[in-house]
Amino acid sequence: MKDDRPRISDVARLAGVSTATVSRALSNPALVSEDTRAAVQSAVTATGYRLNQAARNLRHRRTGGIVALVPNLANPFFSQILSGIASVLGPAGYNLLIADTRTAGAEGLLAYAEPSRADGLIVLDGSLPAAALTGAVPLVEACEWVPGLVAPRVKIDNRAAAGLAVDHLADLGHRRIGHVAGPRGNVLSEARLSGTAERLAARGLPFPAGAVLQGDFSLDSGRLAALAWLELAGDSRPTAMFLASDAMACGFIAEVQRHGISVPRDVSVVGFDDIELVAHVSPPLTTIRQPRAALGRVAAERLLRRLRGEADQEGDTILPVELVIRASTAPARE
Amino acid sequence: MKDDRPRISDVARLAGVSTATVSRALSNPALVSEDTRAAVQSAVTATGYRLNQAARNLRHRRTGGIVALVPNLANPFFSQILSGIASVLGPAGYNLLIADTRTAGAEGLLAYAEPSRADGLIVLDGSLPAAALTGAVPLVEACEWVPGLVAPRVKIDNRAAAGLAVDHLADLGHRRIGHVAGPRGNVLSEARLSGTAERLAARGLPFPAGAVLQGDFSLDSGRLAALAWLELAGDSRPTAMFLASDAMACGFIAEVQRHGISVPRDVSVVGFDDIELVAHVSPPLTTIRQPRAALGRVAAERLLRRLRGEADQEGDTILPVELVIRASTAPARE
DNA sequence: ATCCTGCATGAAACCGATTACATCGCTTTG
DNA sequence: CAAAGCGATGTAATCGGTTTCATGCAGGAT
Repeated sequence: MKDDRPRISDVARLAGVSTATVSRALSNPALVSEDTRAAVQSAVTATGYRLNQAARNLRHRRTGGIVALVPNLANPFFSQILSGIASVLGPAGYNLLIADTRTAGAEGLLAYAEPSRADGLIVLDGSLPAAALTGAVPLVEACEWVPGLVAPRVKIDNRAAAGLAVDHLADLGHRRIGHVAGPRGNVLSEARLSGTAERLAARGLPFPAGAVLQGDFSLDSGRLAALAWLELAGDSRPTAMFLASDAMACGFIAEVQRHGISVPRDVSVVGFDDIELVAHVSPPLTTIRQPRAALGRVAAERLLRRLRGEADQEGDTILPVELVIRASTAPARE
Repeated sequence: MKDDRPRISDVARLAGVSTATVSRALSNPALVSEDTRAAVQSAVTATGYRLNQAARNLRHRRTGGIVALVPNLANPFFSQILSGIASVLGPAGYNLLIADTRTAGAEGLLAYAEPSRADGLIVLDGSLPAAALTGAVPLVEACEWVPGLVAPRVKIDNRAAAGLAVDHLADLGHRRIGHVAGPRGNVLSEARLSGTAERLAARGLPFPAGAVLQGDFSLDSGRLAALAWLELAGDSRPTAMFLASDAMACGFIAEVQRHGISVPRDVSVVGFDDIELVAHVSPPLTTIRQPRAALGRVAAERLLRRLRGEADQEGDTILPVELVIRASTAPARE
């Protein structure tokens, strides 16, 4: 059944020309005469010819594909980034392959980082081994990054973003501000945590060890953080919390509400990411907006530039974030 | 820089054997002797050889890739389905390509439905033209389906699922039950709408035209539906609403709350999908749980079975849904 | 001793396009 | 009028593996 797929030689025979001419007529029409082009065209439709990508790839030594490595496809945070990537890659003639680094094994990853599999790589997972990614194929990193890997990065200033959140809460008069961090070792967690500590220090506010709760970006870890927060004695319990992800913030709010705590009356909450849904929960969440689609677009554009061999400074691209003030934060009570 | 990539002949020379033997040693070790295998192995590591997929694909006449066509990557609903697909495909030696049918043009789609680009297709978008997908490459449909396309389908019973929602609300004593439908023409919207109408009729409950509001599955359309609902006169306003997606339910609840309406005291709300977040909003949403990861897994498994040429009955696989009762629904007030 | 069998291996065809190079006919230029 | 230039096209090498077929050799059966 596959054997009957017409080859370029079938088209050539029908059109009465050589395969070379067919190839030219299809991929570089300017090279052949008007008549030939028409003859080839009608032969193509007559045979139902479709070219074999594998053969072309072999000859061209390129695949036309870009692989995105995401830590967890099930996490909606990445959807919009991928969407941004796809919106740039598609029109440029590349197609996007997506691999979940969780489901793909370590050797599997290496297989992706190969020129014969993909022309380029967009890495969205900072926990990958730098060695597996080095050298083989052009890559850029987006959002997260692998320490020690030299590659263009497209990201936000997580430190400064955390500062925005802290400033907002401090400006509202809060003096005991807590933080729920992301997974230990994650580059984003670290940056947001240290940004928080820095800004609190800069404003002369305390940041005792107990004010940092450990999370992992997930909804449920936010819920658990809420339980830990509830345990704290009244006069050491923060009146405002900055959480390193919106998912955790949602989990946190839902859990404290279940215990009769009111947000923002009893505690103000700031999230991180501005995923679409948090504008529509109650109370609508104050959060740091990450330009997710733009992160994807810019990462894809930088990769394309490298692939085309254009000059592209090695440095990081920092995209701006924005504090979105909604109803989950309020002035501190006396 | 690409030129220095070692070829199989380099390995062969170093190992003192022919390329045929190297190929066999790598892809079918049982065929060569112990000694040869070892010699090839060390030659491979010495040269840093990695085989060229394009060349192998050309010869094998397969690509090792499966394409998933999703209507909108930015919609988190699909993330977990894709995750389920990837979890099956990865171990089976296939890699998953994901294409957003929104960003890929119509011709782009046709390019994906080709044997030289992908060995199989998983279609998650019911709005594609059946013609573009017919015949070229094995495919299965998941969640949504293209009317008129013959292919194995993996889905839920949307009609019956809507019935579950209606039953729940009716059992709580609600007599005026409204529905917010998904986008017009969408197969899921239609099934859920008619399932709602059927079950209401079966229970002798009214379902006037005004009780159906038009949405498009998005958060914002849920918000707009809330505004329409608020406009309704008190005695024609439904006391319970069943919305065809969780996103719309969230938008609906947030908007009515903004207008001082309490959920579930003033209106009960049931959603559809059970996306992770809705368990953690307030009030936690009563909804129909779709087994998203399982949908993806089963679809991938059926596709693999077809690719292996194993017998696979053409029919639909119907996966069970579940009514998850949370706090957004309550008995009707007198 | 002869023949057969089977294993390990090499030579070469093959997958299906692209493209460097050669060719041919015709026009332009000195 | 010969040389050079140019456009359109064909020939054949090439991309880098896989696989068929042939071969050589060792061991077992007759």
